[in-house]
Amino acid sequence: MAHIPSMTDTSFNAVMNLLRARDVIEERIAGELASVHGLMLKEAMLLMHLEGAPLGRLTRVELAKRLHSSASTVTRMATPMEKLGLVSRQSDDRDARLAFVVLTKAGQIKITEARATLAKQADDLFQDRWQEGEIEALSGLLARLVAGAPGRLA
Amino acid sequence: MAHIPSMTDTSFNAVMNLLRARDVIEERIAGELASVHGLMLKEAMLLMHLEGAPLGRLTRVELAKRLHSSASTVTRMATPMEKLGLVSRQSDDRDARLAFVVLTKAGQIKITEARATLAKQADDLFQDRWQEGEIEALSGLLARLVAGAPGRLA
DNA sequence: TCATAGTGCTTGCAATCGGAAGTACTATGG
DNA sequence: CCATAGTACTTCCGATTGCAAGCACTATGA
Repeated sequence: MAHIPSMTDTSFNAVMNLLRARDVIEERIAGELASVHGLMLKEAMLLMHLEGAPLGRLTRVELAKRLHSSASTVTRMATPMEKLGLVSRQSDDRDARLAFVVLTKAGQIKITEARATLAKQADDLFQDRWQEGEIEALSGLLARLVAGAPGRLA
Repeated sequence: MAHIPSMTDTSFNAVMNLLRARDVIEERIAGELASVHGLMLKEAMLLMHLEGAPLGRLTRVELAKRLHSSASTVTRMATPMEKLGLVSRQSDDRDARLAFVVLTKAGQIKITEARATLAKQADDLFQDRWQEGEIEALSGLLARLVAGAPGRLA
């Protein structure tokens, strides 16, 4: 029933483990982020991208690229976040097509709090029998794997 | 605008890199899998789980656990795959509640082909400046991170 | 035995997503 | 100047998802 092993198994297994790891970690993180801060994971990601951007703002298409989602999704994400006061809308004088999503003070506070929760969750993940160097190695290998692709934070 | 660094940054960055890596890799893989084999990534995962299961079959709830999705999703995934002949439905004599999803011969062929494509894609991902040992290290660290969680393949 | 609790599956419902189409605006090149 | 092409955003539509509810069946224990 099992397939025949081959040279490509190492890469294949690495990819499978990566897919699974994301599922497991996202399950673990998303619940607490929602209950504690009322944020979906990707909403937190949106805020973090704004946080690191010049003037704390990005266009919707740029956010879509970084979040690996469509422009329509970003539009629909931003609307309720505006109503909550986490972001605001700002148009550009030079180009009337642009509608920046801008991080507000309330959004800054919210993402700072949410990041603390995320950092704590991340620490918990590596709490048992992980050494600092191992975590750095994992992080570095992952970063290298997706080097050049859009969406990097920090 | 950037947050204050702390001891937890290593874990945090590793988690962020993991989330991003999954996005990038899934984008890259899903398209080819769909165009070449007409399969969504999670459909391929479903078939692979069946492939490794005793008698080539699993109940819907067990599949849901392994795929990190809900039972209703598995039900709705299985229906069109039955019509394509990739899986069939089989009830249990001992327990009339159980409705196994069974891998058919056509499903076996399909997943064998799809796995070859996946393996090739995985190889491409690591093609440039990756050594076998580094890929194994990444795979091992990821496996260790999610040890004990459901959904492991092979 | 038989009421109660638990499990497996399906369906209804609301929420979410991506792509296509539409609108508005900007850039390009004669 | 102006036609054409390209970009940014929004909205509509179909598809997908999880949760809650419902149904059918099994296990428990008095």
